[in-house]
Amino acid sequence: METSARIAGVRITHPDRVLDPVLGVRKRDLAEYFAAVARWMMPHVRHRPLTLVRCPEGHEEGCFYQRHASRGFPAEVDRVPVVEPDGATELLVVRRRRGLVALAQVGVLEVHTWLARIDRPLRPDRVGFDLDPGPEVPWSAVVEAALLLRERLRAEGVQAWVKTTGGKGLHLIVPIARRYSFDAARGWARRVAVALAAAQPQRFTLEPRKDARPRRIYVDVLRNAYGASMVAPYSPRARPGLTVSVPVDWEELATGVDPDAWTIATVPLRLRQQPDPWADVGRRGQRLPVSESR
DNA sequence: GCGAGCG
DNA sequence: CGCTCGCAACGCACG
DNA sequence: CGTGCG
Ligand SMILES: [Mn+2]
Ligand SMILES: [Mn+2]
Repeated sequence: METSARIAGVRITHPDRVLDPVLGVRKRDLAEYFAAVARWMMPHVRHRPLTLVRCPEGHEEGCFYQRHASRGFPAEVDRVPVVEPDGATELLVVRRRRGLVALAQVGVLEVHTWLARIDRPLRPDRVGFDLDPGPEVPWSAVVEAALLLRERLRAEGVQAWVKTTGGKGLHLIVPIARRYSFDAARGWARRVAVALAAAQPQRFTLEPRKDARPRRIYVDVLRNAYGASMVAPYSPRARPGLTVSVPVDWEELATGVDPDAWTIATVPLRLRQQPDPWADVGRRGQRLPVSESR
């Protein structure tokens, strides 16, 4: 058993360390996964500040969040100076494939991206809707909820894209022009969520606590804030089997998908066999129907 | 996973 | 020299 | 302000 390996040009120590006992995923498998999906994942990651979930001894042994470089952090991951609302800092950005692969070396199981790009971190270029079902909500109802939200967004005049979360919910994103503050974008998203909950109170709620809404879906718009993030397209999740957040076509979603079947073992083949449903995301930044534009 | 620093 | 230990995020809503 | 939440 070697103590070190080179994968896609990146040094991986202890390549046979097991990060997920369920699938038997080793560090080398994770590194090879990132190398395999880089072509599709990088466009959604490249220009964005990152929030990472690291589990160096596997997700069963505990994980922690990381937003800034620590001593010894891989040089393949870029540090970018940013002027924040209060003071200056340095954020992490993966600009190249090797950076993505290097994340495996430090035990990153989840890659979360901000909803703004690094060059203008105060101006979101996406609005995110996070559908969080209560424990009693069947998958079919989560799909129906996403389709209802999509209709509502259409009525607002915007187009949305959808992906699985790697968990039990769905994420919708709306690419927008970078002319709104996070407060304005979140305010609009909250109004959409409130209208949805008013129209279908048996399905939707703005109550986050699961025990207070076992049969309803929490429409979480709080990801739309400075420094907040959502799990990136094609990121694994730190859970048994290392499921993956997978972009899907609306048609495919309505026809029926099994999100648990998408893991780091199965997603690379899917990507090689069919077009990426998010390939055309954000070609144009959409305008939001808000009075307060900036 | 890394590295400062203690025994 | 080997090992242990400290460390690795943050913004919003609510009361 | 602290606490819960994601
Ligand atoms: Mn969620
Ligand atoms: Mn959520």
